Amino acid sequence: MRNIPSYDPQSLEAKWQAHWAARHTNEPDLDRAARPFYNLMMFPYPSAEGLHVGNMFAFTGADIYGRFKRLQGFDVFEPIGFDAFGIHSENYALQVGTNPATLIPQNIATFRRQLRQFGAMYDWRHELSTTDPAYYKWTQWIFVQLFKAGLAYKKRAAVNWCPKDKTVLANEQVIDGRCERCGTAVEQRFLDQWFFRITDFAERLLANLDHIDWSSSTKLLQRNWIGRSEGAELMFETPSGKKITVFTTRPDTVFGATYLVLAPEHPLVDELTAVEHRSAVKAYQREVQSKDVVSRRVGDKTKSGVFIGSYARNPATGEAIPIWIADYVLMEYGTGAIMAVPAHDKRDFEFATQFKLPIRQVVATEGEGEGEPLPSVSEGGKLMNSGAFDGMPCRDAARKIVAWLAERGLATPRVQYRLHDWCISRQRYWGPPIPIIYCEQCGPVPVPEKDLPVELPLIEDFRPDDTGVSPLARHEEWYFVKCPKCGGQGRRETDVSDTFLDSAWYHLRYPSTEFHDRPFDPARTTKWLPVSSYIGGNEHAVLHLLYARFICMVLNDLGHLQFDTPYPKFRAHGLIVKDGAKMSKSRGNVVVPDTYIKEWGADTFRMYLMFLGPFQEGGDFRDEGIVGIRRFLEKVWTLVHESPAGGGATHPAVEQKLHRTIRKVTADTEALQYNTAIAAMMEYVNEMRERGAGSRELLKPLVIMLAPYAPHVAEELWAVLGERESVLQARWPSFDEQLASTGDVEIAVQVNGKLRSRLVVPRGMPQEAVVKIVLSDPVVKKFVDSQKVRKVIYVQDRLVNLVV
RNA sequence: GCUCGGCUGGCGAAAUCGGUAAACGCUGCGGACUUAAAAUCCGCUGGGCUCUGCCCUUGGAGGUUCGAGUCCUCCGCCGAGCACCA
Repeated sequence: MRNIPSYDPQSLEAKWQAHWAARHTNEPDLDRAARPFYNLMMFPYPSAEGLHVGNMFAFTGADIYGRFKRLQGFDVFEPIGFDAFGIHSENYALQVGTNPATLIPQNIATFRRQLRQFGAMYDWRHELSTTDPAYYKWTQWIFVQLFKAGLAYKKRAAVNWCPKDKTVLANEQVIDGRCERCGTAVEQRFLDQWFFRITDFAERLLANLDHIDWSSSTKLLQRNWIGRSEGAELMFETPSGKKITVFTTRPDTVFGATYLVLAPEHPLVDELTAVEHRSAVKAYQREVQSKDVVSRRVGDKTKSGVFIGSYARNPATGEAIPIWIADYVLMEYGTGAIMAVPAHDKRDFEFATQFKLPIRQVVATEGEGEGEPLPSVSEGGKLMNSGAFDGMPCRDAARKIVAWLAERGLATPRVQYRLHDWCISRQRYWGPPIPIIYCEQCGPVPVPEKDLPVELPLIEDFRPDDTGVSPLARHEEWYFVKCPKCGGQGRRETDVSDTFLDSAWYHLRYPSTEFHDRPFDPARTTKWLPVSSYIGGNEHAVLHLLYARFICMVLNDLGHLQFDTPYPKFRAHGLIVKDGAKMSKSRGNVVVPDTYIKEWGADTFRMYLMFLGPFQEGGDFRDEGIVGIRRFLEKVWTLVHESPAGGGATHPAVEQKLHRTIRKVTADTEALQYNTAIAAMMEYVNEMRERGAGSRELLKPLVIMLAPYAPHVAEELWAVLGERESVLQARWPSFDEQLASTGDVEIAVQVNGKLRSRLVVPRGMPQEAVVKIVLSDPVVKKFVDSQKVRKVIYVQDRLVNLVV
C-alpha cells in the first residue's frame, strides 16, 4: 500500500480559497456570458452575533445549486450583500451606545469573513450593502418614481406604536398584540405616514401566483395574506334618505339581516345618532379610541356596542332595522359597516344574544328537522324565510338576490381584499431618508433625481423620542432646505423608509453595482434578469417576497423593466431548529458555525448540514452524526489517492452502480433533495470498496458530483486524479439509461398479498417465465398448497402476487 | 376558531404510479488490529414467539384494494400562518 497524505481540511480549504480568489474563478463576465444563470439567495442582515448555522444552512443549499448549474455549463452569477438598515441594527446600536454607522461595518466584516470560509461561490466584485449611499440613492429614486406615478401618498392613520422602540410598526410586525422585536404591548397613535398603493395591485399579485414556479407553501401564505373575498355591497336606506353601504360575502342571507353595525369611526355615525342617544354614543366612541389598535382586534372577548337610536330599511324585507355601533366592525375593511345576520354569523350571533336583538334563520341546513344549531354558517343549505328565494341553494340565491337588488340600485357585486396599503414610514434614524421636501407654497415636492441621494447625516444623538418625530428633525442644517421648485424655505421629510423597500429591489442592483449613474443597467438587466433561481426562508413569504413582486410590477408598468416578476422560480428552505425550538439568542440555543468549521472543515460541515434532512423541510441540529460525513470524505480521499494513474480495477456491477448514481444525484440535486443525493454517493463508495474497484474512470464522475457539496476537497482530489483545471471546468457526468436499467432485480413473491419469498431474475422478465419459477419454489408451494391459483398479479421487475 | 404542514426503529431519516417498510448515516453491542487506547476494518442492531420458520410493526380507529406509510372517512398530538376581514 502506498503512503497517502492525510486529509487536512484546514490547510486544504485555505489553499483552494486563495486559489479561487487569485484566479477569479467565481467572477463571470457579466457582459459576455453565453448561458447566464443568476443564482440568488436572500441576503443576510449582518447582526452583531455573526452568521449562525441557520444562515449557513440556507446559503450552503443555494451554493450547491449554483455550483451544480455551473458544472452543467451555465455561467453562474452568485452575488452576496448585506441588508444592514433597520430597527435591528438601530436597537443594538442604542443598546451599546454606538452609532450604527460605525457598528455595521464591523458586523459586515465579520460576516464577510464567515461567508468566505465556508466556501460559497460568491462574486465579491458585486457585493452590496443597503446602507451604502451609492445603493440607497436608488432606493430613494424608486420612491420618487412611485411618488410621481401617484402610487405613494401620505395619510393620517391609526398606527401601531411601540412605546419601547418608540416607532410605528407595520401590521405584520405586530404579533399577538405585541411588538415583534421587544414584546411590548403595542398602542394606537395617529401619525402622518407614507403609503404605497399595493392594494391597487392586489388582483395582479394574486393572479400572478398561478403562473410562477414557487414553493406551494409560499404561494399559499401569499394568497391568504392578500385575502381575496367575493361578495357584494348592499345599500340600506334610512328614513332621512341616507344610504349605508355594507360589504357582505353572504348576500343570500340578507333576509336574515336584523340590524346594522357601523364602525364607531364611521362618518355617518354623528349624523344618524338620535339626540337622546348622543351622549352614550360619544362615550362609547371615546372608549374605543382610548384602546390600542391591537387589543381591539383580539377576537375572543365579549362584544361591546351601543344603539344609536335610528333605523334603516332592509332592502330585501323592507322592514326597519336598528343601527348600532360596535368595535368589532373595523373601519379599514370593506365599507366600515355590516349587515348583521345573527343566525348565520358567529360574531353577529354573539352580539345579538348579548343585546337581545332578533335572530332570524334564513338558511335551512341539510337533513331532517332542526339541522345544525345556530349560528349555522354553512353555504350548503337552502334558503327559507326569504320570500321568492325560498328553497334555493345558497350560492344560486346569492347571485339572484344581488341581481334582484341591483335592479333597484341597491346592490353591486364587489371583490374585497384583506391586504392593506404598505406603510413605509419609520420614525427612526437608521434608514434611507424619504426624499421629499415640504414647501409652504408647493406642498410635498420630491427631491430632484440629480440631488439624490439624500444622505443620512451622521448624528450623535440618534435616539428616538416619544414625540413620534424622527431624530433627524433635530438636525437643523439637514432639516431646513430650499424648495427645489420655488426656492423658498422648505423642510425635509424626516421619516426614513421601511427596510423592506431596501430589499425589494436588491436583485436588480447586483449585476450593476459598478454603475453610479443608473440603478440597473438595461443591457445587464436584460442579460441576467429575472433571477434564475431564488432560495430563501418562508419567514419572508408575505413581506419581502410580496413587496419585491409589487415593486417589480410598478417598475415594469413605468417602463423601467421588461418583466413583472422578479423571481419566477423560488424555493423555500426549511428551518434549522435546536432542541425542537427556533434558534434565538434569548433561548440561548444559537449554534455558531465557526467552531464546527474549525474542527471538521467547511466541506464536512456543509455536507453534514445538507444530510440532516430534506433541504426544503429543515431539521433539528445536533452534532452526533457529523463524523459520518467525515468518514465518507476520508473514504473518497483514500480511494482517489490509491487509484493508480494508468488504470485501476473496475467491475461491471460498479459501472452499473455508477450510472444509477449519476442518475439519482443529478435528479436529486436539481430537486434540492441533497440528503438523498449524498446517500446515493455514499452507496456508490460503499459499492466500490466492497468490489475492490478504484479506477480513475470510476472516480472522476464521483469527484465532479461531490464538487457542489464539498468544493474544496473536490478540487484537491480532481488535481490528484491528474487534472489541471479547476473541477468547475469539468462537465457534469451523463449517464447511460440503458446501462443504469439493466442487470438483475429482486422480485417480491406474495401469496394473497403476504410476502412469502424473494426471487432474483434478470430485469424485464415476462410474466409467464416468472410465474413458472415462482410456482416451483418450495416455500410458495407450501402456501399455495393444493389450492387453485385464481389470479396472478405481476408488476414488472417488482412483485408477483398469487391470489388463491 | 380557520387554513396549511408534519407524526415511520434507540436517534436523523429513506421509500416515482398504491407493489419487498426502514436505503444512507449516527448511536449501541460483539469481533479484528494494538502492550493499551484512539483511529481504522468486519459483523449485528424495529418488536415478539412455540425461532430450519412464523406473527406483529409507519400517531389511533375504520374503509377501499389482490396489495395501503402512500388513497378515503373520523379522531389524537406537534408545528406554522392567519385571526372580530363581515
